[in-house]
Amino acid sequence: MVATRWSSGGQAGQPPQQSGSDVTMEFKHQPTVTLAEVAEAAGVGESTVSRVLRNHGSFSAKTRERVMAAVERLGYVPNRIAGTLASTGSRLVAFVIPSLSNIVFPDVLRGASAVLEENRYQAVFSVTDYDPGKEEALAAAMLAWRPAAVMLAGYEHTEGTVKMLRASGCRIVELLDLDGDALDIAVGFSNRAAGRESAAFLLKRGYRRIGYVGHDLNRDTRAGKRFSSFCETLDAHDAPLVAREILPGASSVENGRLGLKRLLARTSDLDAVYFSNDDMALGGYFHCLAEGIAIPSKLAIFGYNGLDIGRAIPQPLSTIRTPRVATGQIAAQLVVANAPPQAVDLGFELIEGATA
Amino acid sequence: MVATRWSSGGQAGQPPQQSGSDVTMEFKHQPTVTLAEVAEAAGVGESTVSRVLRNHGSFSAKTRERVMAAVERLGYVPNRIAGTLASTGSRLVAFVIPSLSNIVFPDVLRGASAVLEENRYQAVFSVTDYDPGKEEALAAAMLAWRPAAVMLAGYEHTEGTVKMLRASGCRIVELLDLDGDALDIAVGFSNRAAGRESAAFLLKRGYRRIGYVGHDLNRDTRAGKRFSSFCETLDAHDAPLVAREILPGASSVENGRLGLKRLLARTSDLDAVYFSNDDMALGGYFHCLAEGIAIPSKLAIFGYNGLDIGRAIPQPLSTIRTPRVATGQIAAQLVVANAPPQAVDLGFELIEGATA
DNA sequence: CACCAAATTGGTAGCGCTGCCAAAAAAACC
DNA sequence: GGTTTTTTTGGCAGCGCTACCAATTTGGTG
Repeated sequence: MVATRWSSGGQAGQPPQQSGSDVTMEFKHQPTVTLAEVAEAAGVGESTVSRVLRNHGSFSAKTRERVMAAVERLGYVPNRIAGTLASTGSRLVAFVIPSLSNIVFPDVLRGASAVLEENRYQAVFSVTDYDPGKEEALAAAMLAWRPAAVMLAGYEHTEGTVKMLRASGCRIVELLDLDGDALDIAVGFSNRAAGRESAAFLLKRGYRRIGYVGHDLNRDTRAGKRFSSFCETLDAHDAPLVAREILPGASSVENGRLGLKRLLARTSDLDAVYFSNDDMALGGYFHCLAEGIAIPSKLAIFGYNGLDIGRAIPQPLSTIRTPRVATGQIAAQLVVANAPPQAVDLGFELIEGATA
Repeated sequence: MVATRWSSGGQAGQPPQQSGSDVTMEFKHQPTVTLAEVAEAAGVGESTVSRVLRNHGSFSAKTRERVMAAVERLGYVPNRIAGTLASTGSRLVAFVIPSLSNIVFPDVLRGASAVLEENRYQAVFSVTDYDPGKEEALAAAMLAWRPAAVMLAGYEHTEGTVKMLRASGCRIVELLDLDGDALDIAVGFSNRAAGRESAAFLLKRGYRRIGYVGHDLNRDTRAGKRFSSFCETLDAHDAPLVAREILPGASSVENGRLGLKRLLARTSDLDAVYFSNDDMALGGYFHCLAEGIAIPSKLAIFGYNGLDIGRAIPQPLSTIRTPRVATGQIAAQLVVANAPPQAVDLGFELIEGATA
């Protein structure tokens, strides 16, 4: 462990010089400028200031300038807490997502936040760790902020969550899954179709002895859907899954590597392996690389997600590219536009890389 | 492009059956249960309900049950907008981060959100795209929510941002950088030290003809700090940087690969390359793999961040592991505890992998 | 049983803003 | 100039909750 040295003025680990009297643990909030004070400073009524700042209703150019000058002079920052309480409908959008480690969700957030920011909406989030109970608790906490919409992953929610969301009257957006009935709005693609197409592709390429390496499917139900459709398709073509290796915990490159190693130790004559996602598949790829297993002649590898890194490895990964950012964008657009209930299928793209 | 088929009841692309009268674009908000209604239903005063729900102040066990029963029966969800307005100090924490593509920031959010959720705080975020002007605008928008704290990346902010934050009276947390003076709280490590240690390590290993492949440094100032310290250290040891390749845009595996390719095309006799981060370094690694360039004998590679994937490739990546999740955790803990101003150095760890 | 302390409870004034309405000012018209 | 129309403006009642204070009840005690 190489410790860093803190290189600015003071001694390492010491607080930097601060403005004097902050010795106590308690931090005093300085009095804030209110709209009423701006109104008085500008010599106009409160509602006039409100109208000018929201650019809503009518006011003269002269008034506008007086108000803006006062705002500037006093350093007024509107209080959206108060504003939201007074008006109907907030501009908060709540995200209740399973994880931030799985790049899928940051990607969705990225797409959504760009659209939301443009429309002066504010994104709020919390992380469930794929735990439906936690999802319920966090969704309840979110509803307390009276958001314009709640965005969740997929269709699997507790009864309590569904009941609560329905009763809330706010928009409900279910993301990244279309295999089921949407509560209100759904944006994504069919995981079952993805599993099916993956299997069909491998079969078409002539692979018959196919294995699977995946992470905890009980938690990640979308991966579970892909897997079951994958197996069904194999069964329908008389090439049932030969072996599987399921690792507990989250997906990761390391788990993919470990999973493939274990799978091959048990079952030597596989000709292709389907992974629960690209992280896992990359782990498998690296295992083959390290062990000198020729890809795809000796063993084919197929992933899911279409991460950028999959295209940069020596042999581009065969996988399915999912529209993660677009899912976030479309979801946000529908919320902003207050669109009617609907399910939007964004599809996916099968990438015929060099690993299968 | 393989289109998915939406497999549930209706036709693909059609909205699923909904509860009847949602034909209009406008969505009606149903009347919400208020605390006053709960109070009446429970036959107690409003303040009693408030005390019970917040578990604050005193009330009898019997009262508590009556209130909880009413809450249950009516499906009451407290309104935190109103609660926050009425009380002093909110439980919102605002994150103004440069990006969600760079895994660094999701990692920080992950660490922070776990701690915040435990303490019933709520995380809000927006994304600046490494644009200081946008940071200022978004910080202003954040302050309108009167958060308990604003968390930002690093020390480089516009004058306007600093002035505004200072005036806001809320806690300011600067993350992932310690090379400069903190406004209030800072949590992270020294990027300059990281650059220095990286150079020292390569020199110690005997590399003398060293190059650099990086992404847009004007935007990612922390990468810029690492690079300049790296160069200074090389200079101090009479082994100045031989060549550099800076790619516009964000860091990515593909850019790393492309960057190394270009660098080697221009300068053939390098013996080591320092990358702006692990994504870029992995790209470089893959380039060598594809081109048959022996690592590290022919060319050494050194990264930054210590991503998990770097440990799963055939030759573990030599890099510096940064405490990203811990940075988020500590930052959140300090905010929750309302700690005094301070700079917390979490250090970093140099990983002697197999690529340098 | 009177009396005092402690525990419990309810009333109510805001928190800072928006939405509504009526008043005032400006513009348009005869 | 008088009148109608239009634009601009200010006043004020909430939004749903918490904080404070006073009122009430409870539990001892002498």
